[in-house]
Amino acid sequence: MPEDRTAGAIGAGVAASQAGAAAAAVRPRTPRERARAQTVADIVRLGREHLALHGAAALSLRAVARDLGVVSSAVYRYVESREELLTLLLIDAYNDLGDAVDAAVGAVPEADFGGRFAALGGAVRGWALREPSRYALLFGSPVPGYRAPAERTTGPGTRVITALIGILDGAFRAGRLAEAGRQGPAVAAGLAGDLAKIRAEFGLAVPDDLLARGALAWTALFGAVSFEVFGQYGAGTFTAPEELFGHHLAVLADVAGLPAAGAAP
Amino acid sequence: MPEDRTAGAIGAGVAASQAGAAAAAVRPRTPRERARAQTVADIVRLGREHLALHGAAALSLRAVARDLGVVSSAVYRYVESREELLTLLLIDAYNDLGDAVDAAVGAVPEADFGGRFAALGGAVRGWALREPSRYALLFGSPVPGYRAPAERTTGPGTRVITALIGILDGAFRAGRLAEAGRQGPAVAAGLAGDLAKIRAEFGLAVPDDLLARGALAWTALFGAVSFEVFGQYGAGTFTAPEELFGHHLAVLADVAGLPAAGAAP
DNA sequence: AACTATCGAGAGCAGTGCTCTCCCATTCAG
DNA sequence: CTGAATGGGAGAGCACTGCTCTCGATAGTT
Repeated sequence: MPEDRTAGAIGAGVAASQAGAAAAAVRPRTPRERARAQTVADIVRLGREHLALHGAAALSLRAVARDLGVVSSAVYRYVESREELLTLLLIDAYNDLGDAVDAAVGAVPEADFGGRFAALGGAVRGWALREPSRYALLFGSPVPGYRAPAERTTGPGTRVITALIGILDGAFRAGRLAEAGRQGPAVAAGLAGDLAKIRAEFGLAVPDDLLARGALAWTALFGAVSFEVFGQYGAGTFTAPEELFGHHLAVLADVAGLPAAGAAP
Repeated sequence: MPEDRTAGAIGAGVAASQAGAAAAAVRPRTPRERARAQTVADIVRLGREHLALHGAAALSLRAVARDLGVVSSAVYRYVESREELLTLLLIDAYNDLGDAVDAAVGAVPEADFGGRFAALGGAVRGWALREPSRYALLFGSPVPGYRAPAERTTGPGTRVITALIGILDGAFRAGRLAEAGRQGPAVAAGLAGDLAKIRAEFGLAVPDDLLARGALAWTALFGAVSFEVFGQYGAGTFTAPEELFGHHLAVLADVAGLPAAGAAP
């Protein structure tokens, strides 16, 4: 099954561009495999350009083939279908976003939890504004009849929420997450069960209410970014969108129980 | 220009389906115009069905024509292009959502501001889950190269935020919006200007910080709904999504400064 | 050096949006 | 009531899409 090999090569390439080191073991050896990997990489690169320029729904395998200087049927040797190319681009974009977020968060001192949260939010917004089409692929309406294969996308797809959870849990363990006195709305039984499962899976210490608030900060962050990128704010309504976003981020940090950015321990 | 006539007829039809009464004056008189309006209505109805079934990007004029029992070129007599049909369906969906929200909000006593906010949020979520494809058309990634004509969509497109603003301003005027003591993050100059313009346009009394928090509640609400509808929560992560959403709504109401639902004046 | 797996080209199918022309029927004016 | 004008359906056609299949040539393997 050549598709499996393809997927493996791509997966390895992407993982390598990330932080993985063990992935290098699956590096292609024979010249054929090297050439093949190169061609697939070219296809993904051209696909990314088309995606950025014309949007996901307008992505055409034939157009990519033309840019590659090859007839359309030839690219089917490397990519199973248009869907598969979309999946590749999805993973690519998730990792790009994840890299941007990790870099921004990593540049802030580990103990500055508010600062790290602000950096995360700013990185997401910045990346989204820089790459609106790719952002739309990740967080917009699902592409017609296309369902991302979970087994290949969940990994890179959870990097942002993983980073956010890390910040929240770190703050909680450092005793810097919210004052003990503040009490939010009750957490219903079913939700409590879901949260307990998440806590177990990630090895967290954060209690229910704060974890739910963290989830809110997560969805609200992407809600704000989506509204701005997708133009849901009317044209000209907000001339200073970065200030609005900054205000939102500050309020969300407070909602999540995080200290203000740069706050001393 | 037959297109103008078409647009006019559609506009009137949509307005009539809303709450408008004066629109009846433009009711088609001659049999030809009646038949034409009927055909356009059929096209929109079939389009809505296709949209709901297969999603926006898969919407095909030719398929609609087949369902209508007519050859494809015939529907171009009634609809200028695929884009125009999408615009029609966009307006249709906006009004459907607006009707659902208005009905839900209207069913709660006017003085129960928290209850009205919860009703609004629940209505948005309920509609979105009932009509995921139409919700995606409104709040998902913009369709390929398609830009909604502002002059025809801003009206119905602002019904939800208008309702939300009404709740917030009503609560503020009734002296029930947040305690005086609570202070949020500073509102920067550019943002303050934008908010002042909004306040003037809608005749509001709500001060800057609370208005910005209202905007956050707005984007966060749609962020939460979008995550749920678009499947951004991993499959099986939240078995009780309505409880998560309820928690989010309660926190958001508090963030916006609204009293709890059912709270006595 | 012989073999075979791989890959590019080309034709082809079914579908799409959209245009143009032709022609019939309904409607309206005289 | 007759003749013209208008509206609208049918069909062909263009350029594009995703995808499949077959046929050689070539380059890597043995």
